[in-house]
Amino acid sequence: MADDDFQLQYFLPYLLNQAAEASSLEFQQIYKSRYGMLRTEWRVLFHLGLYGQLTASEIGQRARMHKTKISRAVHRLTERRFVTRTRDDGDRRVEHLSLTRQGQAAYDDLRAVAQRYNAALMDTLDPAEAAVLRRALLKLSDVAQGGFT
Amino acid sequence: MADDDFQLQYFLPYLLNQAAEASSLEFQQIYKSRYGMLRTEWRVLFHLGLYGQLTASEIGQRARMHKTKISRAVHRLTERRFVTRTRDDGDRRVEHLSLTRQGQAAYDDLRAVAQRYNAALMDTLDPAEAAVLRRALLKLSDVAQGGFT
DNA sequence: CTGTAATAGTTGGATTTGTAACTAACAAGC
DNA sequence: GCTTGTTAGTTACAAATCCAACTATTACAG
Repeated sequence: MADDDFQLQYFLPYLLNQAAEASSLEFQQIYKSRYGMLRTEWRVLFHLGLYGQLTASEIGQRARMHKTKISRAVHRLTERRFVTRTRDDGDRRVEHLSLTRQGQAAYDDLRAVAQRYNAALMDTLDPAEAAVLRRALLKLSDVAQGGFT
Repeated sequence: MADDDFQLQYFLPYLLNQAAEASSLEFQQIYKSRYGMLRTEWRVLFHLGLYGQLTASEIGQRARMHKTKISRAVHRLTERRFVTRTRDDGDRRVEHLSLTRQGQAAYDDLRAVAQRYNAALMDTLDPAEAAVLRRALLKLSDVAQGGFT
């Protein structure tokens, strides 16, 4: 690519960011208006809904979120009675998090919304395209490290 | 998809966000450490570098950034002498923004970095895949409106 | 003209995030 | 036992973002 050929529309991080922003906007409005949640809180909720009992660190690893974000999200989710914490008997630093009945209900509701939302997004792509997209996104998610220079 | 089939790894907004975060991390560190810039500032700089003289509103439309973000980014870029502002003669509400020599130099430098960075990202994909990805991302960027429910 | 609406851009205050320092609990060496 | 290091999670302060209100200017209807 020649020096003056550079276009923002070909710069992957930019494209990805635009697509991520645009495609999460509506869903964001739903969990925000319906449950007053932030993105971090929604993510914690979903991880607990999907994988059951987890510790904060485990969520951090899976979601690649910093522990302070998780700590605050869990704090708010606990306040609002979506999540409960139980100390581990063996290692008393560790807390096991799980959804309350109310948290489970919120998760069930939002998961259904997410599924429909996702289906609608997928419908704008043709199936082959969607498969390639997913593969590419998973690859790119793992590029992070390993200096390119 | 059955109710209990939902996986975060198939939820497009989540996937996109993970890929966007991961793939912009290293580049972010470069413009941050080298020029003390934020993402918003980098974007304004790139828009001016690519399209020449623009107004704040024009940048806002192209980049889909809120005007307060742009206002603050321009403020900081002006402080650091990367950007100059000139009032429009006809409509004195409007300011035309352009790069100073210093701004141009920073842009040239970062554009070169971005190109190499982008090339490295692209190399993790095969060409057909990259083309499909780009198309899909552009589509998804335009989904925003038009209720899915 | 004059009053009302629209547009370009800025500012203030609350909310959220990032970074680094912190407490508490465990682990391992001696 | 005691010291040193590590890990889980929290907190404090600074930095960045969001939202709503603001100034200044232009447009336009009557």
